[in-house]
Amino acid sequence: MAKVNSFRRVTIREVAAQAGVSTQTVSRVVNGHPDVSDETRIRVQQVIAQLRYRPSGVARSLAARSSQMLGVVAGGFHLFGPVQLLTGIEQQATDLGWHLMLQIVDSANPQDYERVAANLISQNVAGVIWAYPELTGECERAFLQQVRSYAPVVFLSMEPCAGSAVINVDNRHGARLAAEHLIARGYRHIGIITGPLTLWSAQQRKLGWQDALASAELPRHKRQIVEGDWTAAGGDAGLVKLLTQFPTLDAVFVSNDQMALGALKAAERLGRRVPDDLGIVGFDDIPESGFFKPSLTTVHHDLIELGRIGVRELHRVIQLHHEGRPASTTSLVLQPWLVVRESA
Amino acid sequence: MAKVNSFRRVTIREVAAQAGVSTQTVSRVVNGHPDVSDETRIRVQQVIAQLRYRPSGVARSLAARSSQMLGVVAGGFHLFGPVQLLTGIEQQATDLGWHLMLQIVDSANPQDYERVAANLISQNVAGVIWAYPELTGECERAFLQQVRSYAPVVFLSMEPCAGSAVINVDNRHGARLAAEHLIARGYRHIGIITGPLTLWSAQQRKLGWQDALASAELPRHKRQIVEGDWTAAGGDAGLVKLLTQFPTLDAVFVSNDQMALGALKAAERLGRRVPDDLGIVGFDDIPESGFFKPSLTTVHHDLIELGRIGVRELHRVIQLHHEGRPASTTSLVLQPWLVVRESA
DNA sequence: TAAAATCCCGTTAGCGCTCACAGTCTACCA
DNA sequence: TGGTAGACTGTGAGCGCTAACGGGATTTTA
Repeated sequence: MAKVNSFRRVTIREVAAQAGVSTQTVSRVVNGHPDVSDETRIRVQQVIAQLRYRPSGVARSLAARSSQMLGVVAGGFHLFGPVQLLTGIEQQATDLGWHLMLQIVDSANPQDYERVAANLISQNVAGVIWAYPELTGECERAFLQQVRSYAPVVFLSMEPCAGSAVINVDNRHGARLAAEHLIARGYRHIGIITGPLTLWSAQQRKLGWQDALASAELPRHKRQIVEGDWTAAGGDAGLVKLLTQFPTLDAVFVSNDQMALGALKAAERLGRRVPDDLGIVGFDDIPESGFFKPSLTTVHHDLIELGRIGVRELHRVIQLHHEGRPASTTSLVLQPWLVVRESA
Repeated sequence: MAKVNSFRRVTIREVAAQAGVSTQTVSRVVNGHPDVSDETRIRVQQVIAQLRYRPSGVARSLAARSSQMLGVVAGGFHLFGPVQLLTGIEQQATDLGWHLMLQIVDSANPQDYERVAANLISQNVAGVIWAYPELTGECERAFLQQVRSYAPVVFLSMEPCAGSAVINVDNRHGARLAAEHLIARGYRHIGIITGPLTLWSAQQRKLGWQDALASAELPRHKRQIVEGDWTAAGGDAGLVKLLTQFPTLDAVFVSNDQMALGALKAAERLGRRVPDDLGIVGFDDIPESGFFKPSLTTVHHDLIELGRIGVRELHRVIQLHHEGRPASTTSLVLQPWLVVRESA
């Protein structure tokens, strides 16, 4: 398993020898500690530049029982959301001087959690960002136990729970905005294509849709609901199914933009004009949604910012932990907003 | 900069004491070395399980002068291609037992290369996957020099060059297939919306378009060419510009699907029916392209596989290096294929 | 039966760095 | 004049692990 890397590397000792100081002094210069005279500091820095010395993060991690590594756990990148989250996470991590170790976990494979936990712990990560919404089963709990005893964890897009930092978009409110917009436009028979209902975010969007319909005292039967899979193909099939089981449908809230694209396609095939015969509102506001035909009215949320906040929060918790102070349970919620275009 | 991680961790010494053996024996068990009796091995494994011992990858890296870490350098994930590459890279890395350290570099910021190099080297990565096509300037060369002297590098989607392993999709051939399809369908005034021409892949797609037109002895003037930016908005604007400077246009090869979506939108707005008045072929075959209106004829390429191959190749080079043998220059090319739908 | 080979396991010495502590040297005050 | 702060720098130990070597016990070979 171990792979030898026989490339030579410049060590702190060589720098120290060359500069005529102790390794400790070099260490102090590298880490920006005070108690080094300007004269010495400059001399050491010159030698560092000259020798192209790069401190070994590995050795530093070991000696200081710390690391500059954050673990990111995600479930894959075929969807828009996780990609945005990763983007935000990376930006903020780089800004704060953290490195990122990426771990993808497959929910269908329970022993994946064990593997991921082992990897994160073995690399001595200083903290973990959980950017994978599903965390309901036994395995996840076992994972949590293990990882938490080693490093703080911040959750993104998950159900708030005690003892954890969780950052969320207000999916429920966003979905409510979407449904309310349909109602305001005069639609009365409003269905929904949900995401996979094992996901908390999908459940929340469904609840938001229900909230809006309940406030307007509109019916919201089971046959107005179809569960989708976040893909365009799923959205297409979803609308077909919805129209079958609820023929009077005149509008639909589709829980993400990719499915909305599929729904638009299905509507065209079935001869329903959007928005005249059928109103459609999506969720996510992916960059392409303005170019759909018709352009998609949708809910915008800033997942890049969500990722950034997550890293900042983790940073904070790590600092607290470092200082020996306990971290309080935090739960942050970002507000999404509606982007009105042509489809409703 | 250093962050203390004061969580306790079980060490190899505790395992050794508990099992009544030396640390070396535990090390042998953990690493699957021979020369341990079955009896001892089982006893040690039991203690490991009982104590939930997890070897420190950090300490191992330091002691063995090796690591299980691969660096991935990318330019961000707003586009389909890089996301697919990352997916493939992650899959294969996990399969081979490597961990991934993610680095995003901003081409607009030259000193980013320095930062990335320092990070990769500091974490003692065993190899680097360069999944960022732009590598033309001075900074990149400086980066290469530095990183290469520490670890092998494999390039994805780049111009083949001596002394490096490069894995590519045959963009030129794919683009040629696209343009030839337009010609076969009877279109004769064929334009192109390219990607940013600083990118090698964008250049190659342009060359493929030229190849096809040249073979058919069709004109290919400068005014048939518009440079885009890979986005839907860019594709929209691109088609508008193209029709202005080349009014007889009856078909266009759009260098990626996102821009093609924008072009479809622009065509609708300008009253050009696709495919009757205007043929459009894209490139990438993103999952949504089958749901565009009309569905998009496009070129499919397997970037997940490209990523996987890249990691396998890097693995191979690292092994060779480990054994002290030099790695030969390799250049692998994957063939894309045409997916015919409605837009041409 | 002695010598060689084999199996199994322990000891020693680091990997490159930081922590805690122990100085040395100058400046300043009583 | 001695003493006490600072300001600066060095020393030893050790983070958790593995490479290299060594050696005793058992088996195999001549």
